[in-house]
Amino acid sequence: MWAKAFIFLWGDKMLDLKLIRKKPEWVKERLATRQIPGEEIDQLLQLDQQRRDLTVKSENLKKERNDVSAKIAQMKRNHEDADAQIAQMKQVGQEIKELDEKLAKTTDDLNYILIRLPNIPDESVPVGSDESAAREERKWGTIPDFKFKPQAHWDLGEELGILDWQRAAKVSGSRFVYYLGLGARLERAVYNFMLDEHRKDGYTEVIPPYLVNAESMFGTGQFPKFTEDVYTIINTDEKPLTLIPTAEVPLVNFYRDEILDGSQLPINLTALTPSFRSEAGSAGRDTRGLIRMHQFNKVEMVKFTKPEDSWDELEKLTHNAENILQKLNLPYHVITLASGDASFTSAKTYDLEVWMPAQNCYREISSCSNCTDFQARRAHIRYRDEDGKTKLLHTLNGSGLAVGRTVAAILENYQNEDGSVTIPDVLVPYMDGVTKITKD
RNA sequence: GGAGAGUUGGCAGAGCGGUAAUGCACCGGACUCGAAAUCCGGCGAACCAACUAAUGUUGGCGCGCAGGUUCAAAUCCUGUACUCUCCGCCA
Repeated sequence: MWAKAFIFLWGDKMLDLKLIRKKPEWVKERLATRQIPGEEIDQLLQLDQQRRDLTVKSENLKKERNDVSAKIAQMKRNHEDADAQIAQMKQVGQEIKELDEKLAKTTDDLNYILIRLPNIPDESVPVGSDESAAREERKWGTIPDFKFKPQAHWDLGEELGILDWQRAAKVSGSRFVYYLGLGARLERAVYNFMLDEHRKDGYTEVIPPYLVNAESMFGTGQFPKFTEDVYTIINTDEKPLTLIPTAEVPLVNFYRDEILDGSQLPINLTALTPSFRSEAGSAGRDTRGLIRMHQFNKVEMVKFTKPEDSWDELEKLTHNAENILQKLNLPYHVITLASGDASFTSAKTYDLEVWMPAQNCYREISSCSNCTDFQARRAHIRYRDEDGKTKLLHTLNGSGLAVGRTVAAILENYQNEDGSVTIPDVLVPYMDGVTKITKD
């Protein structure tokens, strides 16, 4: 449904074609770690050559047409006969038209491949195709040693009367939930706390649109490949809008098609938004609890940086996310995702995984990525450097954090034997002094 | 939802079939002890391609976007997006 539109919308390149031309073997090698066959790169280079040959021919003819047309204009002014030139240009015009049609076809074929190639993973990323290849970077906190069998958060929440799955299923379906009373207040306390922390760390708070157009989804790299993972709204004008799967989309696209002043960088934005995901393909996984919902709140952080700063900024961003878990005193570890496991747009991704006692394992609660210039190239976000040149900037994004999962982690890690849940100290002021959630 | 007007370089703003005026800003120079003012000159958005070791040079493209007509389109035609004004409706 979307694919065709993009080919017309973006005559631009997604990975840097010049880089592919210059170092084809290196690109092939790097992309092989993401299961991209080398033949695609060969095909790409062939189309690129064809495109440039056609461009030269077409442009030469256009030059001729411009020159002769100027002459025709001159002759007309002098009331001379220009019929011969006009006939000649008619022929040239036909040739240009044919060449340009070929050129358009070639460009379409080229872009079809190019817009489906993922970002090139950074050299520091472990090679592998799934989570088992991830590398643990560091651990934080002490895993709680319960003297009783810890309950799952969905049971705790239900017994405390703060989460209602049944009515959510009735009203909406599976993978939806109602938060009630102190549950709703806990969720609100958590995200208010997160936003305040990020503000202190220099992020500007934003409330973005929750519905975005296809261009935006393309700009951040969700489209054209991942159309099945999102909810799309068809309005009466037949112009579809997508419910954001993450605030990253409206935040990064804020500067789409713009040239920023380099002295303003880095720019840091944060937003609390609901995120909507169809979770197609995850049937049977995490069917209970707050882990995998069709709608969930998430506080997102986005950075726009100069290329030379993006790796340092990725570390800062990750620490900003870790800061939340540390202040909440939730045990976690940081892993670097393997080349084949990171998102389409990412050159390197750190995942923060929080300890979930009932499941006796770490679960993802934040994903922090450096997208390098990949999104900037798609979304045309550039900056003007001190030397006056326009350059693509780098974009980064990270959850800080997934709010529902944070609530789940608090319920499980802070539970008591009697089924009550203690409120983490930093959240008490946000809960109007409430220190514990108990049954009735 | 209805009617009308608009969208041109960083900003302002002309052009309404013959290939983007002009002003402000900006850069260089002159004058000045220095600055302002004035004068002279220059650049004028992105993007693509060819040549070049690089700085660059040349060309293409470019007037919201996409098509069409024409030897030639900012200008004519069609579609479309957005902005503004008025009317209607509305949390």
